[in-house]
Amino acid sequence: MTITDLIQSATIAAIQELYGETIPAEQASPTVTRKEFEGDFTIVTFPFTRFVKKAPPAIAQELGEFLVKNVPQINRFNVVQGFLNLVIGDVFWRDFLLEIADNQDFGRQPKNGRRVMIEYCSPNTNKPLHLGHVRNILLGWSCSKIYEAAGYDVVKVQIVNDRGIAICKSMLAWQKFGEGATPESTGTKSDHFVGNFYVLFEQKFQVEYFEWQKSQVARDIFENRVEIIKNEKSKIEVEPVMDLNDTSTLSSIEIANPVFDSDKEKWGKFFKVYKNTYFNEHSQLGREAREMLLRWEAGDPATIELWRKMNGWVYAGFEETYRSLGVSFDRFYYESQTYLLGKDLLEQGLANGAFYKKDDGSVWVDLTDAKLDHKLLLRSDGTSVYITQDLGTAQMRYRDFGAERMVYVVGDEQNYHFQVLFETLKRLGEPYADGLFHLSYGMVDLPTGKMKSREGTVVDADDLIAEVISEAREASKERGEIVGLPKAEQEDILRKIGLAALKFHIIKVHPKKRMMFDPKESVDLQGQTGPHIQYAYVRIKSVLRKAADFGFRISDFDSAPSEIRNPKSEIEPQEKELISQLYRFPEAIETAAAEYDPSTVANYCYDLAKAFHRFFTDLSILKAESEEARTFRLQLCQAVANVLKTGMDLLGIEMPERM
RNA sequence: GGCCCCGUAGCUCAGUGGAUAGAGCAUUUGCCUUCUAAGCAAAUGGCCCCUGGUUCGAGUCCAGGCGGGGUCACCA
Repeated sequence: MTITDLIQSATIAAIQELYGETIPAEQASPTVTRKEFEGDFTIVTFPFTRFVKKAPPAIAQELGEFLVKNVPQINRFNVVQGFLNLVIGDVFWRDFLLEIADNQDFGRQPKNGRRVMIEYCSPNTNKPLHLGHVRNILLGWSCSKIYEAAGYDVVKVQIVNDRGIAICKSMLAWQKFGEGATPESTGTKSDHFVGNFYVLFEQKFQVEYFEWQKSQVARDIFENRVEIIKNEKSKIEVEPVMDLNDTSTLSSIEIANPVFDSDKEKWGKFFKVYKNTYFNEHSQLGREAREMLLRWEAGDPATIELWRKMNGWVYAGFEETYRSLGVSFDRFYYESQTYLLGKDLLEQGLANGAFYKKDDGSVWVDLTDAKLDHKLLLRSDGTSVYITQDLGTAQMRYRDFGAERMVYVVGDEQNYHFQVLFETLKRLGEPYADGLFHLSYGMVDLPTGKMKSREGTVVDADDLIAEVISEAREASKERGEIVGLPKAEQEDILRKIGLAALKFHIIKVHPKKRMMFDPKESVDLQGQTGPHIQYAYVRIKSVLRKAADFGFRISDFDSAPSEIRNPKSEIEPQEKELISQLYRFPEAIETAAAEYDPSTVANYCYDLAKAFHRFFTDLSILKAESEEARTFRLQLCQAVANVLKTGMDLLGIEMPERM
């Protein structure tokens, strides 16, 4: 039983005995006392006035006396207004420290036999990973680690979007313009190689599109539809207009001539919006790409072979990026194998009345009573839509792993989709339906605005990783702390520091919030950053190495002399702050798991590191005033190091021994 | 327009309904003869978007506005 539980139950008992009232546990739960007051934990007595006809301070006084008498760990108390501040005896804190100092696993719960599946990353296979994926990956990985620490058996999966029109664009571009080039022959990282052909396709398509805009057909369409577009209260009215006079944005592409000068603006707007329709209805390249998709669906051997080859390149590239980020997966699901799933579930839904069929044969679910809408589950031609395969995939995964919880780490633009998906699975009566959770996270913005792959403003994941490491290298040069180490070790340290900066910068923000990613700030090594926390750890390691050199005892505290258990001196405020911070670690993990929120752990680690730096600056460890104090502080160091290492590990951040 | 999310210092972000709302960055100023100064301390900086409501108590909960974003396909 923890001290907070102890205080809580004692408070409930006290209120019962003193006033004959049973209060809810919540009202008896102690909070951490604010720094400006003396005490470790605080009970708020205002709510008790409801049944006690006394002023809050008087109640606090009586409750305090009762608790001191009945809970030996509580030494004394003070009352400020209605706040009862309890002071826990140093012996308790020293015992607590003894308990955890040597425990590498402090904070981790024993296995609870429950299983959770976490899906994250889930990229398309037509281009390399970018900053958005990085946020996703860090959240997914960190949640996995947090759930493991909370005692769960975790299965990490992703669904690879390996089919569809996008990859066909890359395939087609390679086939038409690639001239047999390979990642090896061009010396390009293989996922980037494929991505380059995707970009090439878009460029060629753009050229084709502008050429076409000169045609009479285009002119007719423009004149017939431009008014309609204008009258619709559509997004295009507010979108920035393509500047037809600015040739630089179109590179070498010749600009199609609008009919009249005054129509330039309308012309630009219209054909920006019309692009998709053009691709589907008029484009030669579009037709070829769609034909390729049809051949793929028909299982044409040559197409399949090309598809395998290009996806193979992409996977090799992804794997490299995952390795740099230090993440992994237990199982990959591929859309090419799941996109036809889910139809049997529709039968089930139709049979139990959860779904209905329209006259044209399409299948729907009515979710209006769940404040959602009618949702199509199967097209009238009998083919699947996106959600159909998600239904099937969920079922497949449950059969594969039997996880009682399934977490989907996916951007918040898909909030509605997941509401519909989960609600639909509930109506099907699937046994896992109540354990589904969409870990929805906000988009990542750049100082220059939103990331748009079409406008080439995305931040590439590999570039970013290289950048933060090189920044760490520059900073390290100036410090000169690690120059004496072997080259490989130096590189390992720089990698850890750079990645810590990047990862912490992203993971410290609450997932739900849209975040601003300033590349300059992401490589900061000072302040509220990953390296700041690593530095606390490194300082500890350095002290512990020196302590070992001197032969100071650190860890065999069980046989500690009695003066340590019955110390002459009191715990210093800086020490107390650290211990009480350590005490909160399991709670931080618990909260993070319950809320699916790694930022809780990130902020905890920062607070702990901050408290350590203050302690380190204010108090001498190796030259402490007594052996007792020295040993106590070494214990404290050991415990802080363990917790920092564990905590950062939960964020996917490694700790260097020196920096 | 319907629904969902966000709004806290100049900027980036914390803040289980509790006491005088906190960090970092930026600006200014101190602290390396001492265990790694990627550190510490201090100063400056706030109608917690607005208006009501619930409560002994609201940045936090509720309602209504305002601002920003997302989403409302027989797309994925």
